Amino acid sequence: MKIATWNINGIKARLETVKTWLASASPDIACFQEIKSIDEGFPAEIFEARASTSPSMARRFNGVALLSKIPFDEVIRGLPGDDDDVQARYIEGVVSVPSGVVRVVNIYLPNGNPIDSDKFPYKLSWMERLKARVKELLTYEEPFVVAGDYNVIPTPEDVYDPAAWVNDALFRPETRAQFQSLLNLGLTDAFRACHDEPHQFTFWDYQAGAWQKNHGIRIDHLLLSPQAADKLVSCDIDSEPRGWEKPSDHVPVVMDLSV
DNA sequence: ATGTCACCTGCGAGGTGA
Repeated sequence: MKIATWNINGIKARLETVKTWLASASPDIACFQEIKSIDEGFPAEIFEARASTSPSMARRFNGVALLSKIPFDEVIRGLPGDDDDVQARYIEGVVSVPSGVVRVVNIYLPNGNPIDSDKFPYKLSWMERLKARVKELLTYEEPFVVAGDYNVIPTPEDVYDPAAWVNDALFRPETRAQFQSLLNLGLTDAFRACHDEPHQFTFWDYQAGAWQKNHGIRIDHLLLSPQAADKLVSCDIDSEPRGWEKPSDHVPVVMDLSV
């Protein structure tokens, strides 16, 4: 079963690109972030079945869509832990597979910049809430994946020039420590379980010729529960769409699970 | 590099977010 994550940076601007990619990559489940659309505005017909978020504020900003060829047994919208948080950044679905169930969590973790604004503590507290949810899910002892745009550069090997990012919310020690403590719960970084080469990127800024210079960062991740990690076959970054016309600044990451 | 892109309001260009 192929599960993909991709920050598409706007479904309206990216519709043709996304359809082209879906036709060739053909994932069973797709996690999209920054759809910048409410449910009604999302073109469901691009996938066989769908569920998409979300609460308010998704119209202009944020927004995550969870799409599946397998019908969902259950869909949960919104990250628990703060009833005042109306940003559309979290959706979770459960599907039945021959070996049992697979739960897919699709996240768009807050960017957090600038670090001297209230956006940075919001990011860190969001990560704390995510950790609490993951702890809860781990007690189910089932295969699950937390996929999405984490806005976290895990290590210096995941950025073209660490020195240029020291004061960025994506690379701050507080951010990386939170990510590490998430992994320490027992999750596996699917890409790193399959590849150990440095400088494998999922995002290149639109500015300053970042793509042409390969000035990228790795911030889109698929983290696996132990039961899912046991079923991991492969995980790869598909950097090709970054070179297409009208690209997103992120590229898809696709993993294969034997279910 | 103050470097680019997308979406909103609302009809033109500026604000916001990344």
